[in-house]
Formats: sequence, C-alpha cells, structure tokens
Amino acid sequence: MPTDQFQQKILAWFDLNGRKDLPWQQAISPYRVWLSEVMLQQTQVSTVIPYFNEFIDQFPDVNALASAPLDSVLHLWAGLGYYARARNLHKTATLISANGGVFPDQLDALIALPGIGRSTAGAILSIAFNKSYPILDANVRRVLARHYAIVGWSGHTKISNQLWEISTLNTPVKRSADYTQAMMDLGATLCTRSKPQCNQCPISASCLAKIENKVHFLPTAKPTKAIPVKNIFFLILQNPQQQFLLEKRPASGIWGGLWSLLEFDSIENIHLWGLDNNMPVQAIKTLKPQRHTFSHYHLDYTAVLAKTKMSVNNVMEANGLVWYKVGQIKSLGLPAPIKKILQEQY
DNA sequence: AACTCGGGGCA
DNA sequence: TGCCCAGAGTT
Repeated sequence: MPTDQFQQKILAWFDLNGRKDLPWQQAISPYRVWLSEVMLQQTQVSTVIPYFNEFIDQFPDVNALASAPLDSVLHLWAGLGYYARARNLHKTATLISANGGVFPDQLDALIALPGIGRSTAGAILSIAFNKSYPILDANVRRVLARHYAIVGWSGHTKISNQLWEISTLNTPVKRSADYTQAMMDLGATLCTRSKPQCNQCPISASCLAKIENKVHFLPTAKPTKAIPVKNIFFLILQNPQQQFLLEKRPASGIWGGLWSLLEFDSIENIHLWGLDNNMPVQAIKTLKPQRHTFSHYHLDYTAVLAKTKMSVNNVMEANGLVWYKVGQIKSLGLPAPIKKILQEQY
C-alpha cells in the first residue's frame, strides 16, 4: 500500500477512534509532552496517569521542576521504577531552565539532553511542535513489524534501522502530531501483543502479518536468557520509641537514591552488624521468603523483624541511617517490595 | 514464570 | 557498536 494511503487510513481511524482525553493531551506543551513521554518510556498509561497529574500539580512548569530538590522529585517518582529516569528528568529541567525555560525544537539539541533519545525527541517534535519526525516506541514498533512482517528482534541494529526507516517514510508532513498519536493509540488499543483486534484495524487489509498468519509471532521476541537468583535478608529493626531503621541507598544502582530497609546476606550478619555498631539486635520473627524480579535477576528476600534497645549511635548519620515512625515512612516513597513488606506488617 | 518497556553507559 | 543495566505491572 502506498504511504499516503497508509497515512490516510491511520488518520481517519484516529479521528473516529483515537484517544484524545489523556491528561497530557490537554493544554499540550513541550513540558507536558516531555514529562509524559519520559514517564511512558517503561511504564503503562494507566500507571502513569496519577503520577503525571501529581507532577503537574507540584511542578506546573519546567522552572518549578528545576528548582525542586532532587529528593522531592525522587519521592514523587517512587513506585514508577527506573529511578535514573527521575534523575535525568531533573537534570534536563535544570538545563532547560538555565536556558530561559525554552525547550529546544531541534532533534540534535533534544537528544543531547539526559533521558531523551531519538524516539522521545521524535515524540516531542511531532506532538508538541507538530514537526514531521518519526518515533519508534513499542507500540509503533509492533504495528510496523506486523504490517510489514519484519522478522527479527528489534534490539538488533539491523532490524532497528529497518523499522526506523519505515517509520520515517510513513510519517506524514502534515498532521504529524495526530499521526504519531494515532500510531501509539493503534498499538495500545488494537494491535496489542496478545489478542490483537485485527477485525477493527484500519490497515488489516494490507497487513502482511495478518495475510501470512504471523500476527502472533510478530514482533519477534527478545531472546530469552536465564537470570540469576540473589538471596538477601531485609532487617525491620524497631527501637523503644517504636521507630524503624531505614537507610538511604546510593545514588546509582538498584533503587538509587531511595529509602530502603537494611540489607544483609545472612541472619548471622545482622547480629554481627548489631554488635559491631553498639546496637545489639534481638530477632523476633522471620517472615516468609518472597521473590521480586528485576530484568536481570530474581531477588529472593526474607524480612526479619527485630528490636533493639539502642536508639542512637555514632555510625548512623555517616551511613545514611535514620529512624522513622510508621506514619513518616508511608510518606517517604519506597521501592515497591519495601512498601509491600511494611504495609503487610503495620 | 515469562514478558513488556527507551535510554545511558561502558568495553 | 554491541552488550549490560534498570522495576513494576500484566498476562
């Protein structure tokens, strides 16, 4: 099918069936498009919506975000995952704010900003500036891989280049904002990974995957790899004032910059740590082991409930350790499994 | 239990 | 340039 017919069908479908009521589709601005696109990079729409609204509420524009402390940005982000995104978001806000609060409208300048790659830059240019730039997010990738029956994992450079080329050729000069939104909507609502609704799809007649009966095999899945298991113990330590001990994690790595429970590789080491730090630990109860899966390993964790008679010692501050009351902890924003552990106990 | 999702960073 | 890293939700 010629490109212009492809575009026509996509846009006609969008006019009737596209989503137009998402929060970031109202009062469209580069700031709102950028914020939503970064949140949507690895997270689904339904999860993002409350976070987006809260961010807009607290940081109505890029200058407000730039002047906020990184900690408060991380706090608002807690639960969304991939916390480096929040750090990059804040960094980019300060760069744009220093530039008078004006977003770049050039591809290279956008890509130079932390947390903005080719696809996010394309989304900002097409949706916020109505310029004709392609995107290649997961939705668009799925629609194109199926329609043109592109076989091979998109993580391979060759396949990725092929898909980018198709996306570029298919992006119209006019109405590129609507087209971009339409392709994302099509992938999100009809051309889904499982149970795609081809009968309602505006381009199913020319879809090679449909014609060749390959819809369920495309796009080609990422090669699976066995991932290791890491075993740890989380210490839920309570002092006589009914406070709990949390530590601030290092800025990089898992749960970077977030508050968490102290982590040990054995129960014995919990006791050794207590003795070493003049804070003898008395274990009360060992909870049932649970599994939390990251992309590259399983974290099998066991929470240990314990108490201590000591509330202060000289190593705490240097190690980022702070006693918190349960009520305070709930307002901190914690990694999902830590939040779960504490919610189930208190 | 497997799958999904862009970008940064490093060898 | 090709790999590794990073979390929570859905299926």
